[in-house]
Amino acid sequence: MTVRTRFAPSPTGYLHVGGARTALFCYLYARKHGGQFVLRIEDTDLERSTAESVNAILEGMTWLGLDYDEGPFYQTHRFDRYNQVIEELLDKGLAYRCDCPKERLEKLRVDQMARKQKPRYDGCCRHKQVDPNQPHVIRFKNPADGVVIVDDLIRGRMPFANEELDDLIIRRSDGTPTYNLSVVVDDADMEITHVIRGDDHINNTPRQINILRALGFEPPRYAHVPMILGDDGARLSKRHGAVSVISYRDMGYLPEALLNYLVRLGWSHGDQEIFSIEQMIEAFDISDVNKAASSFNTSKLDWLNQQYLQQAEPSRVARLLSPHMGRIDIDPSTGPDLADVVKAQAARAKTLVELAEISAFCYRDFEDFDEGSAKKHLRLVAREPLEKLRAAFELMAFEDWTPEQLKHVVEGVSEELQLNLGKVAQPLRVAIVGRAASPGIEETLMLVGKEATLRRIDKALGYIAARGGEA
RNA sequence: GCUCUCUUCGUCUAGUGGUUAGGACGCUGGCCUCUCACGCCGGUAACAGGGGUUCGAAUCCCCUAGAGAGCGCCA
Repeated sequence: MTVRTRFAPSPTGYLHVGGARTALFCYLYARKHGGQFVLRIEDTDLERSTAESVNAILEGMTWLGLDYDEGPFYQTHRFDRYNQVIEELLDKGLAYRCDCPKERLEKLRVDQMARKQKPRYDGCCRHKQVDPNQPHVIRFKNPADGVVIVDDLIRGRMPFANEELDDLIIRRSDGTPTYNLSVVVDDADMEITHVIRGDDHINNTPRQINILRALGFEPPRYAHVPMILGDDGARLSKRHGAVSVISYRDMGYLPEALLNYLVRLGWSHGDQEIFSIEQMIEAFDISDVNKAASSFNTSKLDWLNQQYLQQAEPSRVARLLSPHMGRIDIDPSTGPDLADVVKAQAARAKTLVELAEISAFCYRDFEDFDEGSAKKHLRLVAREPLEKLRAAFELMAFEDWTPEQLKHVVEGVSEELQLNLGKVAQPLRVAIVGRAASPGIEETLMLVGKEATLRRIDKALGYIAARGGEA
């Protein structure tokens, strides 16, 4: 039997990190076992499902590279099949029509709560003959006694008493099927062997197993993965900032970094932290996933992203960085090759957004010197070295503007003036970058270029002059 | 309220009766060094609490507490 997993989001919002991790686990499990991964859109809730959400989910999956072998299948396209199954259940006496008014149900619930009981439908219509032409819902006739064993791949055996379960609605009064019915039919029809989903579905599982059995299907294996919580340990929500996968793309994270972060949330393989997709597929096993919920920790994601930024092919990073440069009004074609900037800067940024920010100086003059840096390095004592550097640079031919020559010039000035390299390189750095942090001085000079270097040194000299005798 | 689930450093985790309770992020001390960053070396910090079982419990059992989920004509 070949393994078949499915990711089945409901299109009522974007793809969030919890869903993405579930999808990743489904993907990895299928790939590991040479099986198939199918995508199914659970849009039976006509009220809340939107095309925008479908697109957002698809976009998120594509960005992460979680490609599916089949689908996306839409449940709204399968209503005939669900109704066929419902009719079958009705015919076999395994389901029945119910016309209990909402008021009655509400009162029942309130009374049960008052009696400290679990609210559940009392089976009132089980033996009533409800007119099929009048408004009604259809309920599944859940077994009254016995236990359902959910043998979960992550949590082990979980027995549920049928007494705790009630006769759930499988078709609404408007004729549409409900979730518990459609999942079951789809999982059976699509021959899903392993249902990997959030643990908020644990309590649904025994009901679904009962429906499956009533229909004569063998239940799939289940694996309920724990939730992802926010940094503060509370359920992940908008107030934790980003939850949408796409927002991580926009904040400048690499998809492989997010995937790596997500796979390690609730799962591990010895002491290994960095996993390529291939390594994940090789090492992953759903039964190794943790039972407890875990908190999302942005600083670890940052670290991973930085690791990937350094490892990744500079030309690819450059391509991904380009739109972020655009967002801060920089056209990378107007300056040094963006891939060269990436090579010089990648280890200095946690995200592409940050990489763009710290690289802006390569493409345009900065507005003001960073106050602290200027105060410390653009002092009167820096005037002479800057003037000598400027003079030397000015004499350099375009083809001499190389790292070797530039290093030679800077070192030459420091030797000539009997100053530590830092006393020369730092003022120069602040002069041409605007602040005291940048790649090695010759690399920085290469990226800035001769013309801008001279212009910015002049600006720094002007700053020093304006400062006068101070310091 | 009822049912179900979960509980090792701040966070992610290793650990399945005998370990100085390991690793990673973060924080922190140092090295490297023209700055920042990277990198390297070191430090900080945990078995929720209480009872058992056992020669011996993070590991097995029970209770308590805390956290989460479900109890919809949502999925």
